[in-house]
Amino acid sequence: MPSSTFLNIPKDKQESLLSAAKEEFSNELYDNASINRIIKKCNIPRGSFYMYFSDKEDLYFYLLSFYKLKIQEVILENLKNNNGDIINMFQDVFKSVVKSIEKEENAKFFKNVILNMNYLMEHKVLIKHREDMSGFPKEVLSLVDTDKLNIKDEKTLTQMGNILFMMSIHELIEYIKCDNVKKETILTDYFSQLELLKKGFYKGE
Amino acid sequence: MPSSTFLNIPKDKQESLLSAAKEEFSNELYDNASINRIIKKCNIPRGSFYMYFSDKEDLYFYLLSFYKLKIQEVILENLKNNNGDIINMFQDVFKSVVKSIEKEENAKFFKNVILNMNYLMEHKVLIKHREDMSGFPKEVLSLVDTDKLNIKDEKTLTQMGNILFMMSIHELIEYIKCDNVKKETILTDYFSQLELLKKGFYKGE
DNA sequence: TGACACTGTGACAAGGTGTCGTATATAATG
DNA sequence: CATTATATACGACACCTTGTCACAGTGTCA
Repeated sequence: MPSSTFLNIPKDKQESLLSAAKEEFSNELYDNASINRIIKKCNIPRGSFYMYFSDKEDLYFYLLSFYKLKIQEVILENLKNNNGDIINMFQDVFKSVVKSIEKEENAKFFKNVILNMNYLMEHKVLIKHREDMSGFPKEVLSLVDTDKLNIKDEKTLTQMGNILFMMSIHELIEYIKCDNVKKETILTDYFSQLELLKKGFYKGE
Repeated sequence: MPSSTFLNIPKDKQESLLSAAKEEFSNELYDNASINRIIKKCNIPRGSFYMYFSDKEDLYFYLLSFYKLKIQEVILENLKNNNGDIINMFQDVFKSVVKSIEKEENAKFFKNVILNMNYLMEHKVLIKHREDMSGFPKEVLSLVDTDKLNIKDEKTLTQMGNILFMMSIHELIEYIKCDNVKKETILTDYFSQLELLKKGFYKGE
């Protein structure tokens, strides 16, 4: 989290820093992104930067937190539209994420975020910042219609959510990487994987 | 891949470099690992290093390729022992990987590899080096007993494999991160997730 | 006004990477 | 064997990072 110092400086200065950061993270993968270039771009002195943020990761996750909120809105909206059907929700969210990746000016930023996402980062995004905001699991999961689902205990639903999340990220990456011809294939692939999860890997007796 | 130059230098010099590299990657996460320290450790001049490997990634994946071969052996062995039951195989492989993480002198190296694994790297490990060696999918997947499985077309099996693989990595990370008290919980969690995949998320009609 | 606490600043040390010109060894050829 | 060609070894160099720190500026409050 940025220091209170950062939150107290003029909004336009904040914006300027964040926008420079976003530009940098759009042009470079996380590891190559340079604080140097960011501070030059928005004319913020080195020392000041380290007064605001503890390091690159701190800045990065602060940027992500905004999009995390956005995606949660999309998730909630789609969960309602699908009457609590979690898999149909994922299907629709996937479509809408794909759309924004294609069209928005955020495209490059999102792409890099996804490509950079490793298991540690994913954990930080999902867990670390859970308490302070969002409340992703509770708020969302409580809206899920569990009647149709194969649920033993409370944990099961979270597990389902995690599995679905992972699969979606993976398929998004495939989508981003492949050439335009194959993009349609990826979508149908993803959907058929969802079907697989619905029915289960093993045949019923 | 290392250059032929590297493969032609004396074996002990190769070993020395690889062992220094492994030590470095054991002590540091990929991004912090330093070529500088590696070449100092084994007294190889800067210029020579870049004659052998194109960069850090090149070296890293070369190191990984050995372990990739090992894990494939474990997978094959366990697949046979389980008469082609893919989920039971994953369960057993998970146990044996956990054992080696706990006990071997490779422990730190493996931990870092797993924690660093992002989707791009995973892709490179799984796909990029597929043609030259291993043949992970064909050789392994052909041994899977598909009679019990909910399989439509050829692709389905690969999809199942990928989903299982992802889940396993995720659970491994949880295992690595948690304190010793909870380690048992992680194992049972993993197993119940596998059950979930078997039966499916949705109740049968 | 003086004391204190917070903020701004950029030079600096410490460390990283990849390259390139030169030295050296090894192979090939007349 | 001598000479030329080619591949390898080497390490100084240029250029890039990052995080810190001593110093300067600003503001508040007694």
